[in-house]
Amino acid sequence: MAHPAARTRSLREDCLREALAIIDEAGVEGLSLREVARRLGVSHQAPYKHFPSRDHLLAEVVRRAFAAFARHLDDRPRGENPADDLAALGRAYLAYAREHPLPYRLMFGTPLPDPAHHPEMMRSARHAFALLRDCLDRMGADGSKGVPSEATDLDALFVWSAVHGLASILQTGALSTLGLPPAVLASSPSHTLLRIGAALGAEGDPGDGQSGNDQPL
Amino acid sequence: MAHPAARTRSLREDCLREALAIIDEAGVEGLSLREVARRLGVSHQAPYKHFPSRDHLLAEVVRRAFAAFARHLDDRPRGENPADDLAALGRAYLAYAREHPLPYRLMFGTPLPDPAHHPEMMRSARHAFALLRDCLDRMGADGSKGVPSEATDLDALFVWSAVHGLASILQTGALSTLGLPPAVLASSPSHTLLRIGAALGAEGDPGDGQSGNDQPL
DNA sequence: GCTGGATGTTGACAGTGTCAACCGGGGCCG
DNA sequence: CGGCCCCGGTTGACACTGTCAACATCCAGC
Repeated sequence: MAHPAARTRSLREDCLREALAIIDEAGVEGLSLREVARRLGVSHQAPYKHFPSRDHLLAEVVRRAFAAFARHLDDRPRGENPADDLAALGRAYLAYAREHPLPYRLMFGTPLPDPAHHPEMMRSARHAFALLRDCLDRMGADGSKGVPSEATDLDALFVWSAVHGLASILQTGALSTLGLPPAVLASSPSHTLLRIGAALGAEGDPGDGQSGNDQPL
Repeated sequence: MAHPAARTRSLREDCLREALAIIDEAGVEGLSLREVARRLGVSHQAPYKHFPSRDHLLAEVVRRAFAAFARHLDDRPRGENPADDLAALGRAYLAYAREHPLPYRLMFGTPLPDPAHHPEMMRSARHAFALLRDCLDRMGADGSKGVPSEATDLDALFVWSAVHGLASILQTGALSTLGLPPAVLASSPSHTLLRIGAALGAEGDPGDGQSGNDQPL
């Protein structure tokens, strides 16, 4: 198989791999098509045969990051009841951020190409959010199942805000400039998940009187 | 250049003002010292007499954004009791993000120059965080006042995560790609603050001996 | 065999940050 | 007063970037 196709595809894949390596070493800012080409030993225009522009290359890298992220969330150990499952989702989210800082920062911590121009980029992102919404929907398992209500959307947004906010704060190194002790840093994920659980379990909305459910995360 | 020396002293300020305008129009990526110089009608090297590098100019712009932000939080209407004050702080935070999207995005939504190289940049950021910590410290007004404990740090981090996460999500336009209804968008800030209050109010003291918590992600 | 499209190459152009050299003028000091 | 030097400004260069255009292959399908 002197695969014509295999060869052609290889440069495209090589570009993506090399791009990730460059971003790892030099940050998104350091990514340049010419550097990619140089490292791969091809001419500075070769990558243009596979990506219309630098942003298209970056968008594809990001798209794959989102896809891998969504897959990671999909593959989480499912919790028994909805509350446990939400906790599992939160742990999976933070674990991914911790174990794959590079793709995570790519998704949430760097300036992305305009999503309007790269629609495919956010497909998996939407899927990941849907996971969260479904999980919350099952949690408030009253009549309105199947159709995520506005209340569910709001809670999903809240949970996502808290988890995403923590993950991004932990990553930007903002903490080092804030001078927080390492112990705080270490236990902040579990503490945040605990607080989220409290927020969702404690109160309730006026309608559902089942206040007994305060399973901590 | 026929202009006398009257203006010369203000070139530094002019650069900063013009830089902000450029960032407003073209984003941080569009900021270039040459463009600043061009707009001000000076040579492309003139700004270098006031800023050692492009990043130093950007760092100063960001520093002022943080300073204005901290000032805005300082000037918030103080709440009666600590809980109300926390809510006021949250509202002030989100209001600033909404009313001054440009500086806000500058602080939290764009790649900043390495804080290690620009220490002054984060000074006001630390001050803003201290405000939050103090507020929470007064809230859990048991004996340990004055010395923010680890628990206070953790809660401060949680609150900041949630608020910052929401603000940044609202700004990046990630929501538009998620297809959430506008009504959800509109009420998300107040809902998030509500949930935060619930999380903190639900249980004052979880008897948390969980400082040695090391594997919980 | 010829054609055509995918792939890769070289060459150019405008734009960027930044270093180096030069230069006018005003304050300071001998 | 004369000389000096530094401050703020200038011009000129260099290396780097993305991207357009034209040219060279090679392989598939008619």
